[in-house]
Amino acid sequence: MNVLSNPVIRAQEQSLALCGPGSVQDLPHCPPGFNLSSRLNPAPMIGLQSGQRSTKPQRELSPEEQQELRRKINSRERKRMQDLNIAMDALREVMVPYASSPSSASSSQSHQPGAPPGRRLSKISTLVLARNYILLLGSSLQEMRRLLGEVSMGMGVNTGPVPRLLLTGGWPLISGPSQLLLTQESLLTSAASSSSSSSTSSSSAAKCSLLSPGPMEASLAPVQWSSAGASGGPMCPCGVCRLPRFSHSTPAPRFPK
DNA sequence: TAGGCCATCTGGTCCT
DNA sequence: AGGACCAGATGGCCTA
Repeated sequence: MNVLSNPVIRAQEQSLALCGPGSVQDLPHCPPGFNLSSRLNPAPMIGLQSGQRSTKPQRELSPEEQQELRRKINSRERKRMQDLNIAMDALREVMVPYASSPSSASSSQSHQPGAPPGRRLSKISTLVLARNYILLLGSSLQEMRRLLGEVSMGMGVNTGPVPRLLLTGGWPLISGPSQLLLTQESLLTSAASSSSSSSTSSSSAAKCSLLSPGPMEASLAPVQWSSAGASGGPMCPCGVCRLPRFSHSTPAPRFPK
């Protein structure tokens, strides 16, 4: 792995260089108000909010010890965030078809060596995409079960119509996240046909249903993907998920409980 | 140049 | 007490 080309490591190196030993006070990430003893003697700092505990007796630390403690804490936090990013990258790999937008391949932080060209998925996009994919898988599983039921019933009775599955051909399964790039009307309509009920109340146009709190309430249905999205089409109007080409369509086939 | 995305620092809170 | 987690702040890089 090319360390220099990795923006994460590069930024880290910069930061480490900046906030190295003895240089804590006068650096971008170490603001002027920075006070390592604030843990002991809380000073009016930006981050302070109500509810803080200031009465807790703590051991006095020398400036060197405070600095060392601060570096240690920072290092832990850095490591934690790096682990989080590793997990995020692993998720991106699964969602990689979305990362291959042809536009703007020049960005140094767009992709890693060996990765497909195009803009890297943002964190929020990766998460929203993954969620959508999971919901689609669930829907496909549901539909498959339903069709299996049809098949077995047809074979058992032997008088019914030919199972629709055999006529239409193929399972409505998702072979991979790349299918999220396609117009998923087929998937969605099949899902809709299996679901009976009550669509949830309409969601505000300004609010992305993908980001709504209900786990199954706003399932895959309100979101339709278009292949045009991968080529840099308009973004989701919700302004939050920032995924290309969301359209919030109507009746949501609900994810069966 | 504005806005988006990101990494990092930091203090607070919760948990073991 | 120490570590994990979280959220706010800040500044850098990149793109439209």
